[in-house]
Amino acid sequence: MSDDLRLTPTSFVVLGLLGVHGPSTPYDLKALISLSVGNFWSFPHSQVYAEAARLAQAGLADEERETEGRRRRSYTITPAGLAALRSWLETPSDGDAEIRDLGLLKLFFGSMTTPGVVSAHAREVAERHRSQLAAYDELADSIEEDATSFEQATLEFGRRWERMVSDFWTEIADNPPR
Amino acid sequence: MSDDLRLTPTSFVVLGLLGVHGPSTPYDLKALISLSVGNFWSFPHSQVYAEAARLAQAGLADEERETEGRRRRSYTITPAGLAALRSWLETPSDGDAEIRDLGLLKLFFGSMTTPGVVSAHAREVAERHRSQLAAYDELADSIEEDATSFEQATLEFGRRWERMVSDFWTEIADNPPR
DNA sequence: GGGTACATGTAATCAGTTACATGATTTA
DNA sequence: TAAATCATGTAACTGATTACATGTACCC
Repeated sequence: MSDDLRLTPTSFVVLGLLGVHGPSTPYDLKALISLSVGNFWSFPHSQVYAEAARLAQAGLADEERETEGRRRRSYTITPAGLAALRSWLETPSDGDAEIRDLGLLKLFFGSMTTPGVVSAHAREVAERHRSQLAAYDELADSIEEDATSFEQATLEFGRRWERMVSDFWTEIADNPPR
Repeated sequence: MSDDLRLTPTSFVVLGLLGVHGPSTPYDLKALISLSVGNFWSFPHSQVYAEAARLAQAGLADEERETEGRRRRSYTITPAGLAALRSWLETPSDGDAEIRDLGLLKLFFGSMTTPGVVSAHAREVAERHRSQLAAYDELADSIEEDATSFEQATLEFGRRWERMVSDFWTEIADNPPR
């Protein structure tokens, strides 16, 4: 169980899901993530396997492996894991939020290309965000019952974000800086 | 010059700044970044040194070093670097934008802690965002002249973001999910 | 019964972070 | 002149990404 290793945000995504959803295989987690947290904090599925193994090694989760067939691993959060999760949740977040958006980065350097390029990209991006908004709207209808209201709150955040962003890019497309 | 290595977003931040700002030392870049792009795409200063070196090795920047005193390195974008930058700018961004916000992550897992904790954190976060908004407002006044209008556009984005987010967290604080 | 999509991982590499270290300036 | 603080890096480590690989179920 060799305790003490650094827990990253990724660790807490996995740990948190084990907490709210109960025992899961990495594959389950991957599916859960892609419908929820993955929308604002994602990572490749290989990382889920690695993280779960790390948590097990730290004693924050128990690993159980099927003895036949696919020999899937399944992870269960331990009391120590629950404690770590709670303590993380109770600690105010220090760092600032960051927006990792390549479109914004390109806009920032827009003076190095032509307004036409900027405008065309802006229109594409606006469109993508509009359709993501539509997807969230549907998702909101479809989960209603089984999601916690906390999950719904982050979804509501996502919708506001998409609205704000698609408006912004529409304006940029219509009226690119020069 | 040994070409071909993968260019990451970080690479383009450095390359882009060398493009718009002209020859710079890593330290210059670090200062520029912290006032501008760093607000939505940041990384430790050590990475600036590493990236600049990588760009030089790829032939996208020229490195020159003082022969005495601090022996500072200064980097200049090369024609190849300009071409790489332009071509990146002209390529529509594929990946989605991601919001890396620990507060949001904690909110998502709010069901694992108490509403009191959630509410208190929400209030802190809202406050932080309000003060960041104020900082952007000041920044907007102070740069006016010397920033490109593209930089101003991303700053405007930042202001809208801060407004949206601080409103959101205020609502959460007043009325936490349960 | 052959393809294709889903399921489940491992291995190699590297970008990015953390930590350390030291040289110049300013300031009290 | 001592102490901060600003300036300028290097070294070590590891989390995260990329790429590869194979097993199982379904369907046409």
